[in-house]
Amino acid sequence: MPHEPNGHTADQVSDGLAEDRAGAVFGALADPVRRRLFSEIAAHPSTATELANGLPISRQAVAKHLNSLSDAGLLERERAGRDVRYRVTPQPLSEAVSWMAEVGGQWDERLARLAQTLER
Amino acid sequence: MPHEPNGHTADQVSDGLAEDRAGAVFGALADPVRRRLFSEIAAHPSTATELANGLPISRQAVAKHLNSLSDAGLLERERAGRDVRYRVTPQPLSEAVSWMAEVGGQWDERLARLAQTLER
DNA sequence: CAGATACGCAACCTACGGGTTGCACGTGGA
DNA sequence: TCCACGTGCAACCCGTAGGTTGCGTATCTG
Repeated sequence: MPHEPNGHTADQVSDGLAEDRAGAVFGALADPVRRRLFSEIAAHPSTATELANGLPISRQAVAKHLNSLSDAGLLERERAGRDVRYRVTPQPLSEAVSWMAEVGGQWDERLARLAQTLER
Repeated sequence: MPHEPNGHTADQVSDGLAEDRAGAVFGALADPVRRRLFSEIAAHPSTATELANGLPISRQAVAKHLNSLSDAGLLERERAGRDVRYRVTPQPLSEAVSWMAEVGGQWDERLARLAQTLER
């Protein structure tokens, strides 16, 4: 993954920082296990071991996924004694949605409306 | 040897429906090059070689990315003689947005409103 | 206090993603 | 007609994402 030399083609795109964040969010949500974890945590904040109990993978694997989600800013860690409980922080989702609405809004009526809804 | 959590896992992700599609979309959008390509195509339908000219990578690399996007249903191919021109088909974006609004809506006011906007 | 429990770190393995090059094929222009 | 150009396919290279096991440490509990 090289840098970003180039650049021409008058493009609007990149909101700079938001761009990086959006990438991290999409990357995090790209994995089915992570989507699953995220939605479970959204429904009920949990710890790594709890989540691992419901999945066919090890706790450490789950922990790695939680780190990805965390790095993308989608999760918040809360330590309670020896447990670490995770809960969702959906702001990054909004940013990702914004990106999609912005890019796709030129072509899709619904997305265009979304973009407006988000604007304010 | 203490190890091995789980073992029963009633896993069945069960978000059913557009779950697969959503995954493909997030996966496609996870890569910065692909986001770039997608947004350029959204602004102006183009061919692989055209797009490659604006990037530091080979045409074949671009072609692969376009296939990813295409597989995710985000692009539409239109053959014109020896050229193949791509244009965006944003419906999958809407589905992805729906997923996010649905999951994140429980926690975020803005996303909840989005979910409503999409409902109808 | 002793043992179980939950976490974090690190080493390791493997598959796959993103990139390259090379070449064959079809189409369009001079 | 002949050749240049755009595409598609395949082989190949390499880094890293996702998984494992092993182990050390902190905390809870009997």
